[in-house]
Amino acid sequence: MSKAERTKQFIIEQTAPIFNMKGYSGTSMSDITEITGLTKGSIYGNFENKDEVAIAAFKYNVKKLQDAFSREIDKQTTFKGKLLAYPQLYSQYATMKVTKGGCPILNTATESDDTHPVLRKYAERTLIYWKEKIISFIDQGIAAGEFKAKAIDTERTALTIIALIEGGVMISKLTGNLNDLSNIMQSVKKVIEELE
Amino acid sequence: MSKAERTKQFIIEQTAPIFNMKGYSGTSMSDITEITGLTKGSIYGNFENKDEVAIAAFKYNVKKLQDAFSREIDKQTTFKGKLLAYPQLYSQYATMKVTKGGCPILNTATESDDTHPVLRKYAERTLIYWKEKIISFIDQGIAAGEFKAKAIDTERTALTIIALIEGGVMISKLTGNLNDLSNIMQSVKKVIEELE
DNA sequence: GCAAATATATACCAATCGGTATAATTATTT
DNA sequence: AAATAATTATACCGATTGGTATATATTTGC
Repeated sequence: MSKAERTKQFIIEQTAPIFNMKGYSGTSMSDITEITGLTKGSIYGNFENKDEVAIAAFKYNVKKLQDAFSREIDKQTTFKGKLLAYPQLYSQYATMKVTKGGCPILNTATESDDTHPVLRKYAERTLIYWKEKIISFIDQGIAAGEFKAKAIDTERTALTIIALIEGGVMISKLTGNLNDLSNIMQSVKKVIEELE
Repeated sequence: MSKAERTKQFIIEQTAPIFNMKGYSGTSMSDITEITGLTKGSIYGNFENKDEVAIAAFKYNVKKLQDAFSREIDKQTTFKGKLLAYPQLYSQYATMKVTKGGCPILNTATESDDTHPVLRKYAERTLIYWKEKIISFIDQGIAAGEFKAKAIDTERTALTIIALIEGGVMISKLTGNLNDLSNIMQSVKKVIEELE
């Protein structure tokens, strides 16, 4: 890894939490130079503009979260277990700390949907990828005989799980009450158990 | 209503959709003068600062949404009917248009939770008020014999309904697919029906 | 309808915004 | 180790940020 590549990575790692907390328009170039200890010359030598830093930061935050979930999902042998990894991990406070500032999809979606089409598209792609993954787990669970085949609307179930998680993150971040999140994760658990 | 009061109201009405779409830090004073056709002197003659305009705009957006729901809720004679008003109204596109830019609680919460304690507090109060209202409907429904008393965690049910709605709004605004929202509202309906 | 009070417009402020040209420095290659 | 290439710092750019002092209109109470 060249010096430039290491610096680029360093900038991404340092700014990712800032973008996730303050948002795209709330994060300034001076925030970026301040947190990294670098100058504008260095930032603009490694990135085209603020947009590129924001996009890289978003991707970094998403990957960090996905990796944390993948590690837990891979441990599970059943598809029900894999699905339950989501509410299980979100019931713990640690997960909220993986990406400082809450869920990057939620944050980026609500900020960019009416203002920043490029970021919006990245958030949308990530959401759809997540949805497809959940659908795939349900389908595989049906094929494996874990879940009852009929009377399952896979798309709706996947959307319901995601909506509960995202809504739950919003609520618990707003109230500062982690109990709210684990309470809602109980409902996610129930949705998954009803697939049987 | 004095001239000043009318102007103040005019500013609020005009800027409310802007704040809801672009957010607090994304909306500039020039956005405000542009949309109202007024000058800075006029804005600052009626409001202390940008914060005050944002807070007034938030309150206006919330009230507009609450009024739309109250109208529907008041029509219903049963408590189940009152609760079902939420998924029913959100299944229609019209509701999304009442407050341009989506749910003001969601937008304000995700932007302000790490950055703007004053706006955060307003969003939190609104959320808690909403939760208490749902809990009250469930409690009254139990007292009226509509819902089965035991095995209902009212707090959890209320949080689940809100999380589904907020998550659903986020998803459908991100994908641009209204089907996603009505799909998730089906799950809200199910949660309410399970109270019986 | 005239004064006093109020509201709006104009012109300005320092600070900060994102971004760039160029100079100085540091890695890398030979 | 020298030459070259790549990276980072400095100094600056015009535009825009939120906000204010003051002058000019416009309401309002009498």
